[in-house]
Amino acid sequence: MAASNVVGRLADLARERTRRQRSSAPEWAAGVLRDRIMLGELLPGDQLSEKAIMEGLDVSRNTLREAFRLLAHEKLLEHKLNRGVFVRLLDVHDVVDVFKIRRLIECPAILEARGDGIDRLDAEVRIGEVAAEQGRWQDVGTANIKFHKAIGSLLGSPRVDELMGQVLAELRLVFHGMDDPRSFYEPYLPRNREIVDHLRDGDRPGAHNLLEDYLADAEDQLVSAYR
Amino acid sequence: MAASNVVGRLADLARERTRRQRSSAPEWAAGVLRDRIMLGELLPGDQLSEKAIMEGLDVSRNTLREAFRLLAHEKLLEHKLNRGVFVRLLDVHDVVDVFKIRRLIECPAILEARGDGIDRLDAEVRIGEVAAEQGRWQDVGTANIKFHKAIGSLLGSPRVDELMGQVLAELRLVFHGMDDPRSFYEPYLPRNREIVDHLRDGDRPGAHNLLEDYLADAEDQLVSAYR
DNA sequence: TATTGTCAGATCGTTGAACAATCCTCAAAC
DNA sequence: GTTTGAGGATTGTTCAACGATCTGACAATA
Repeated sequence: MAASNVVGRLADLARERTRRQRSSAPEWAAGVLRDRIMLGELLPGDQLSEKAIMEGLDVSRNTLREAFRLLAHEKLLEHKLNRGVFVRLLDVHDVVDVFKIRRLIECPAILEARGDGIDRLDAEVRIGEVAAEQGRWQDVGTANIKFHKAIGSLLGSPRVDELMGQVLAELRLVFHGMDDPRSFYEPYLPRNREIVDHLRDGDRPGAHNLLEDYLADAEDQLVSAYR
Repeated sequence: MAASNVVGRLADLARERTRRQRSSAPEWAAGVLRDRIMLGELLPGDQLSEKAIMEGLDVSRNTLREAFRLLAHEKLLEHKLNRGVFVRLLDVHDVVDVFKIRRLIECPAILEARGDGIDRLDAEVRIGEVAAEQGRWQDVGTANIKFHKAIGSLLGSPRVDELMGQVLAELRLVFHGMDDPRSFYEPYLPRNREIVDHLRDGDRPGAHNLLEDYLADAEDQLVSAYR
């Protein structure tokens, strides 16, 4: 992928940062890059050339380097000394570890689901169902991810929320390598609905078991994609 | 605290970075600052003036700003726009959240303790006991932290290890505000020994209960320090 | 043909200077 | 005592420059 294509994909974004946003230039630039990575416009393995990106974002090289540091810690970018900065490629060990973390967080969290927590989960499932009816499969994926982030947030811990955000962002990178996101997301939508229905019935252990099954199946599916 | 005192505390560290270490200058600088924070030489609330620190570390301002970004994501520093960079002050909500994460990780992890995992825990307790005999209370604290990091590592997850490292580093910041570290660490040494003894006897549920009690007591003690 | 060595160009890593913006402190005025 | 304004310090960002490193192309050699 030529660096000029990276610039092309960034140049169509007008510089939105204004002084009213209490956001520094490195943080703004990191945000733009983060969005583009999440949307799959910058793909795993892509090199982000400083020269090209600084021109595309209209910031100085030093500012961009600060932004790169911000994103490296989010595990979205990978710094390779003297080689440059790349969108991260996850390997199968990453996938396994990501699911280990998800089980560690989501399985106890689901047991904490009550009233408005269940409402939040329900809302995300509903958003996914509407998107599926309209064939917007990327939006189905987004709603699925938000559903799982909402499960993690049932623990009421800012640090867990941040970790879940990061872990699910990493998974997003995995999905961008998939040819057919629909085949991945579609079977899980009714399973998410089933989890919420069990919670509505007060059957938290049942929901917990369904979630465990989902995590195992999703992991198997992604791991097999690496063979 | 005057900025000149910050420089004084950094100037006595000779520049150790050589070309043989595949480490960039921002990463080196971040490492030096990280060590100083962990050792309590830079305290929570201290402002790290760019001018002073760049002179102390003998790097350029831009390089230092990259290092600051690296440390901000580790939650050791806090960027305040237009105000500068400060060593983080944790409040009581931080402490509560840190212990929530520790329970989430350490309590399931201890149930995984087997053979060489137990050996590793035992070794850290032993190091703490030797340090206590010699009255080296900061080293007792370090061994205690390593003991708990080793518990987390029983899960065999690189991301969990990284999170535990960060969370325990945050706790380190809390300890630096304490007048009497001995009174904090000393009672927990025999409790760590008791946890390991239960594991040696194959009594993992017993060790789990002891760990839960420890985490509750330690949290209470730290939370009460904020009143 | 395959391998090795050399060189040029591109890119990254870092430095330093400069300017604008923001914040903080202090003195003067009310 | 409170408010305002000025000055200095510091931060935020840009730009240019130079050195280091890497990559790819090409020539020479076996």
